[in-house]
Amino acid sequence: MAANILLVEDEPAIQELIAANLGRAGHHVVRAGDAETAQRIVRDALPDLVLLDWMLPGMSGIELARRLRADERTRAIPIIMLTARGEEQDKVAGLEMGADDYITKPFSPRELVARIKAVLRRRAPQATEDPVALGGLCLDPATHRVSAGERPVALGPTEFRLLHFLMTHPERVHSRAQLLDQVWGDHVFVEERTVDVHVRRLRAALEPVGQDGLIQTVRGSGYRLSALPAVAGV
Amino acid sequence: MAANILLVEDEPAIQELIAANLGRAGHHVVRAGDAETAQRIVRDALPDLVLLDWMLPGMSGIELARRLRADERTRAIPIIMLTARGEEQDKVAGLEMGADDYITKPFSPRELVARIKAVLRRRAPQATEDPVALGGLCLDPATHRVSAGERPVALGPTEFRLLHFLMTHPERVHSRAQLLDQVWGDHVFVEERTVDVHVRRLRAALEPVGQDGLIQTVRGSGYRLSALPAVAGV
DNA sequence: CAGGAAATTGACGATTTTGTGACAGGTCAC
DNA sequence: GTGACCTGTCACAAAATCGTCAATTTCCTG
Repeated sequence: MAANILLVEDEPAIQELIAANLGRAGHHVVRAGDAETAQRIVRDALPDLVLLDWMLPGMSGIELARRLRADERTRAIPIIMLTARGEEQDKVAGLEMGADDYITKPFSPRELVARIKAVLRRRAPQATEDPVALGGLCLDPATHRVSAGERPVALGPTEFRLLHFLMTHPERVHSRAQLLDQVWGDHVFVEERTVDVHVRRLRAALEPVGQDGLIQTVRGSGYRLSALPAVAGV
Repeated sequence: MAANILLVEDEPAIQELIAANLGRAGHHVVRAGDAETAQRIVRDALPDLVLLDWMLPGMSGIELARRLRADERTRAIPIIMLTARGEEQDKVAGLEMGADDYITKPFSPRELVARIKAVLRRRAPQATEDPVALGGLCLDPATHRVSAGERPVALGPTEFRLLHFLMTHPERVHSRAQLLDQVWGDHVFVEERTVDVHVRRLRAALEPVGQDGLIQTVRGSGYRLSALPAVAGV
């Protein structure tokens, strides 16, 4: 059960210690020394879990937690807070704020790993699970079905994710690099041309249900999903 | 969010203190002074949550937790353990054993209440006792029977719970991890592939009564129970 | 209209995911 | 005890999907 974990901790020694232990447990760790940096990283990298020190210089851990809970995209990311012994109010405040668990320093590596595992396990199912309807197409992440009117559309996992992304970001041109980041994940190493191939497969699956022309090529830039017909001039 | 809580604690003073606080928070508290009594009460009263002191005369808290997890009917009841400071081994052992949380004595009433609230919250939508009928299948939790029309279907306990969950959450795709959480319990350590095996056994039991195709595989995501046919078109 | 960059397409081997059968333990009623 | 279930895990087979490539077509530029 490897996971991407963002560690927010201002003290280098502790940061190092925790990172080493998590790494040994098979997790991938990204570090941040303050809440502002952490917030940026969360937006970009969308980690699976945030390990958050409650006492930080500048923006406090509580404030960061509040912001993460306020943003729809980061709301579902579990947070485990690290507190010094005796900060009892914080524990309560943290749990009420939406932290999924907390650990009191000092703690043992085994305990930390056990907690992380437990939290990851019970991670809620829903994450942008709302159905999307657009231009005669309907895609439902919860049931993992795509349909054009009555007719169902069969897609492979990657095509499904690609279509989902395009449908949630329509009318906008996405470069191949952006699509790789968003659909494949920013850590994957594949040719940009691969995007072309999947776009083609997606088009092939959409064409027999009368949804051709939905995905448009913008020469030199990338692809765009649009309910409007492609413009000839530009 | 009132709840029935079983408090297992051998020391009368602490028992009194906790019970008073929980009562003030609107919970209904039943008390037990030892693990044997507690076990009997759990079987009879099926509380919503067990507050369990780890150090008990006679049967230990750990042993009681193990037994509760072993019994199908009590498996889902959340357990919060109470430990004295420094019993770090116990914390880990407890979390691995299936405790949902722990609190180190001494603790503040506010913290205790917050923890209980948190644990109860993430334990929200659970199985009902009502019979479920869906797509020619009928499952009755009360009698523990499954039938397809007139023909009965024989299932093992795990397959029964799996089918029960799928029938109460149809159409939706469930990842293996989610199924482990919901059907096995979020504290069980088993391989994800175990789900595959049980799905297979379930399919094997359903097929002779003409209910094949009910449980569908969604490649890369998980499984889904659906009366609708899986997408054929390809 | 030619040249060339960019995009499409079809094919194919590699990789990942899932289905299956077997098996060693464990539990429980007898 | 003991024998009939259940269970979780493997190793392997089968199936589906993926990424890449090379050939081809499309489209813009000059």
